[in-house]
Amino acid sequence: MSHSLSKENYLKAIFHAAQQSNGVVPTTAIAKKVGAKPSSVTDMFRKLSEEGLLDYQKYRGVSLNESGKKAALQVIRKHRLWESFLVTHLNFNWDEVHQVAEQLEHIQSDKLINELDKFLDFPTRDPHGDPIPNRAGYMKYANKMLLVDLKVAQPGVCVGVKDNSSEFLQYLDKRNIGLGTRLTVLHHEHFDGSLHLQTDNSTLMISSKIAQNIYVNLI
Amino acid sequence: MSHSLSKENYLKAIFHAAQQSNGVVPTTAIAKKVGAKPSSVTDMFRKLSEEGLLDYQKYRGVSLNESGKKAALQVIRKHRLWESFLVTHLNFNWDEVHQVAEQLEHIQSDKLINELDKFLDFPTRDPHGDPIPNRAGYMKYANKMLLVDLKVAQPGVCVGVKDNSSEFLQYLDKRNIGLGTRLTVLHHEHFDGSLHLQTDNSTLMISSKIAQNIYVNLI
DNA sequence: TAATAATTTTAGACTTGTCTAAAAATTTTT
DNA sequence: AAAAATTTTTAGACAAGTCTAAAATTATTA
Repeated sequence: MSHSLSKENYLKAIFHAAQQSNGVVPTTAIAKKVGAKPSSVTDMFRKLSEEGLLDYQKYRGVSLNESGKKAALQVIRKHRLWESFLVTHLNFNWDEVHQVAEQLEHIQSDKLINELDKFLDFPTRDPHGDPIPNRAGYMKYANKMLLVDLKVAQPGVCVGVKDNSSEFLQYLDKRNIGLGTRLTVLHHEHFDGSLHLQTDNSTLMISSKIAQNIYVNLI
Repeated sequence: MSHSLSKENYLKAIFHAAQQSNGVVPTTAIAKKVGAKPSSVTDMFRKLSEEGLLDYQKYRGVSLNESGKKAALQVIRKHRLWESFLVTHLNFNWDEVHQVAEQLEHIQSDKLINELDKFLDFPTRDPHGDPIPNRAGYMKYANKMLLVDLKVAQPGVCVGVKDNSSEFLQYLDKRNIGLGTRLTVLHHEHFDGSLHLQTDNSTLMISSKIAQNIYVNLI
């Protein structure tokens, strides 16, 4: 019931790719995600298929079956719980967690991950606003919205970002926008789409492009 | 500057073996520790030697040089900090931590381990009473003593165990003896060497054999 | 729809870390 | 100190995961 580090990375990559492409995923998409050549990906598809984790037809791409989905969700659960821990208890910034969580997600211990979950008080969102699957692999797909779509005077709280690049996350840190920051749109500038925002302790202006990459929930 | 999981395990094993055998360690000793055949160990000795981590002369065994010692101490530091975390924050028992810490010790991130150290408030002993190297690799070798050598009426505090087997650790859990438990010897039974002990909230009797496997510090 | 382009797969090779079996060196015994 | 036993090393092989180069398939375009 336990998979190699490499296989776990493939499962996770396929899961994420499947969410955009409605289930079936081509070889090259995974090659890009896992940083391997397409020929290597083909080999792995065959192996995972033989292990009963995904459906694979030559030249047609793959899709995760129930076992595969379950396995992928466990890896994602671990990744997101560790990211949460790093940010809330070890002073990591948004943009620093990913590389370390990529390693921690492969630690094999049910007790470890369930105790970590409890220690964090069963969080439902990671520091990027993405939902954390519970023990059973269930997660609520967030009904978060983009800041750019928030109505004037409707208060919202930042729950994550769309763009995960270091540049963007560092930009937000500098502006003191983080997970849980309350934001209210004061004014929509029609000319260029920029927004005037009220945060807890100040007002600021951000471009439309920035606002298209910040997720908020209504409060 | 970063070594593979397998190499880290060899370095750690050599470090520990060297402490008993005064520096130079034979092939078979390591084979037993890492669970590999002697021929595999020879191969790895050659590799680590080429990487400048240890001194190796055919048929003569190996010893860690300064680089090797430093690398081994970093792995030991990580192992012991993770063990501490598991026990103090994630409700792991003494006997459950080892297997998980064996995995966690290979995570590569300076920030992670130094923040964990800070989070735990820079502990100097792990849950087995062994010293934790600091960032620089320095650790104070414990001047702990065995419970069996504690004088009558001299209060001590449990700082660790000599025997790390699950059976023994579970036995102690059942008797409510753990890290930090205060113990005073009320009486030494001459006939069989057994001890009558006073703990915080009760008295109990343990055999000489048990007392030979519990480390205490004077308080 | 035939030619061209792009994607995917196969075939064969390489690396890391391991193994077995046999050879070499060292240690112990007599 | 020679014979026997033990330890260590060498030689060759294997599994996992990757690669390159070439072949096969599918998609695109003219």
